[in-house]
Amino acid sequence: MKKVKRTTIYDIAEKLGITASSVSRALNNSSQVNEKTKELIIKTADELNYKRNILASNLRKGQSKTIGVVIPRINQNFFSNVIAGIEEVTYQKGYNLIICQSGEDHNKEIQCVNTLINQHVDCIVISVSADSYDYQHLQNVLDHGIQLIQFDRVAEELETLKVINDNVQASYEAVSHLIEGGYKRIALLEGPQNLSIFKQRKEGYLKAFKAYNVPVIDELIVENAWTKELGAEGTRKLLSLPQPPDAIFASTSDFSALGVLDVANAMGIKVPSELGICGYANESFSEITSPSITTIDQFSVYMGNTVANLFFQEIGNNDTTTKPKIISIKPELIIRGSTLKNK
Amino acid sequence: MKKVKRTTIYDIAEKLGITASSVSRALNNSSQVNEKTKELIIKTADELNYKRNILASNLRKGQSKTIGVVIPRINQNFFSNVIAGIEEVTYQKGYNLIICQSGEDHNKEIQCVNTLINQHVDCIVISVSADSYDYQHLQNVLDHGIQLIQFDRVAEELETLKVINDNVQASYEAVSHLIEGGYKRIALLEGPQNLSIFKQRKEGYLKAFKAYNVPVIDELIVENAWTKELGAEGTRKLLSLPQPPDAIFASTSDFSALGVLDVANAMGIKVPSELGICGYANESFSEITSPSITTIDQFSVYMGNTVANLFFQEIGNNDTTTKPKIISIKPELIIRGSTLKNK
DNA sequence: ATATTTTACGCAATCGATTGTAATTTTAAA
DNA sequence: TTTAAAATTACAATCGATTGCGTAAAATAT
Repeated sequence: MKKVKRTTIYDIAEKLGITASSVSRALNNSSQVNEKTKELIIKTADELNYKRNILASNLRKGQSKTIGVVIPRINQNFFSNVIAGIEEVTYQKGYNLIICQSGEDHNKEIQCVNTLINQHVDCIVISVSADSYDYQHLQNVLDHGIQLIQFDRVAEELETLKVINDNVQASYEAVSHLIEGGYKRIALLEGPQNLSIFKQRKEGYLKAFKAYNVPVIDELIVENAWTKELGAEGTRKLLSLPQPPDAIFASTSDFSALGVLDVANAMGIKVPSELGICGYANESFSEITSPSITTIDQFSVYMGNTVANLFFQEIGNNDTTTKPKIISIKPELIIRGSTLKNK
Repeated sequence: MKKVKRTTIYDIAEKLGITASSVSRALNNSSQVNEKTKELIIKTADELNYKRNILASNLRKGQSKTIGVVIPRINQNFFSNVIAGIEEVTYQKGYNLIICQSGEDHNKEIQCVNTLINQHVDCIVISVSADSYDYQHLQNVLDHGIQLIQFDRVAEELETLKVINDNVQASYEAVSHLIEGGYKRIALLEGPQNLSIFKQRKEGYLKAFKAYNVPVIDELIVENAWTKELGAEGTRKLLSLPQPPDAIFASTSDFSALGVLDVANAMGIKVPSELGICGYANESFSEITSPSITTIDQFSVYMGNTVANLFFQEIGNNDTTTKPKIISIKPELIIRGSTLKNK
């Protein structure tokens, strides 16, 4: 790779016998420069294949036009969709994204955040890892005067901008659907309760029981069953109970629901007639299992759009007195074969 | 968001009554600065919550420590895995990733590339969009002295670093497997032939026919069938032929294979006994369809690792005479239920 | 034709970190 | 004790773009 000296505004200025400041103004379409020279400058810039050095520009302007995103894993449908949604909006505004993966590890998450602070990003967008136990690093972001937007998995106690799903409502609807479908003993596979999203999903589950006057059976609630393997394990336990459930709400993810389905198939238990299954997140595969899995769509791409728009809205707004906004997106229950007991 | 004046090396220097240059050297662990003052500086920097301004640093050093990635879509398993793989490596080296999506659109791809050149990224990693017809924009990258690495979908005529799969070999193995499994009339769903990967996959298909002395039947080759919908459409055509195929190699993707499976199911054609199906890319869902789909794993995360390592290898290497490297990764045939005719 | 307002451009400082060179201090050698 | 060598630290330029301020030139008004 040969070193190429890239053209700067000084090169353009010299060639035209003018000052760099005029060149800069012209390229920023300032009204302070004559239309004719402006044209000439732009033409010359083009000829010399000039590209503005964003580093210098941003250094001078004290911004980076960059947004940092910290997520557990990029290669997970939900997250890559959110990122796609963020990118859609930021790209048009000339902002860049820096993506970091925390790998569900609290320490790596701290590292990621620090890296981004180092980068002087204008905003950090984060969905905290399941492993997170304190939020000093997020407070640190705020202390550096960097905008912080949390989405989906949020630290509730921190007053920041948030874009979330209405998990309570979604769970409530899912469980109601099961109850109305004739399922009597509905189990819950729950996720780490330090994450508010999982707490809320449990809350929705309980709320539905209350609404329909169905008693909650503690032994049907399985903790920490949020991967395919853990979901399968939990299911084996549940199905070997003296009084096994006739439906399982895998509130953590479709992966977990898939684990349930696998176990049911392996044990020769018919879905949905003997066991109803409901997942969460509308992963692409949930549609193509047999039977297909009832799940909850979180509008992930839209969520990403919302996050980005929220940021641009905020930077246009200097009013520091406004309360941090929380935007809640209503998920949608997608009813599929795995919960249609009587059809 | 209140404006916070961030501490600079000058603040630290002033507080300690020394020069910024010493501070800079200390923080870069230069041997030119006394151990004691170095410690003191580091301690003070920490106290003042100092974070180096990467913009200034990189501007001065004439680099950006940033790698730009252009892919068709981030929310596609293969690509998000490659990115995850790239990130794994670059993160540790203190490099950042900027992700752009071309959306399979040639013009947006050009825009993305220009944005990245603007950003003065140190390297651009790209998998070209299906829609690409010329590569002037990529030549432009090279003209700017920016390292260019192509992966998977590459423009062969451009002499750049490349990380590819051995598509010919993989296809050859897949089709051989079908032939050996007793399938007689094997159809091919092929992708846009302007992309070399699809040409190569076709080549592998033909190669297998030759190797086993099986005549190629032109009407069993369906062009441009590279989405689920197009795959389904192609399948309907194939299955309504007077002499329909008894196996379909969806060389474009598992999505296409899924389309095949759907149509077969809808028409009551039994897979794998009446119709064998082989996909490509080992998407996560291919394992959970019924029957599960035989496919080809591309080691996508490893591919990402390889891309990143290649970059770091190259920047350590000033020898401009070396030929551009091409690294070929051997994909693996994953045999599953959809092609086990006689089991 | 002169005074006044606009317009257009130049000058120079600035953003924050890095680095070659010069100056100073410390250490070691004579 | 003097001197040479080595180790520290200071000074100042630099990376490239931006921008407040000042001034010359052009346009308008008197």
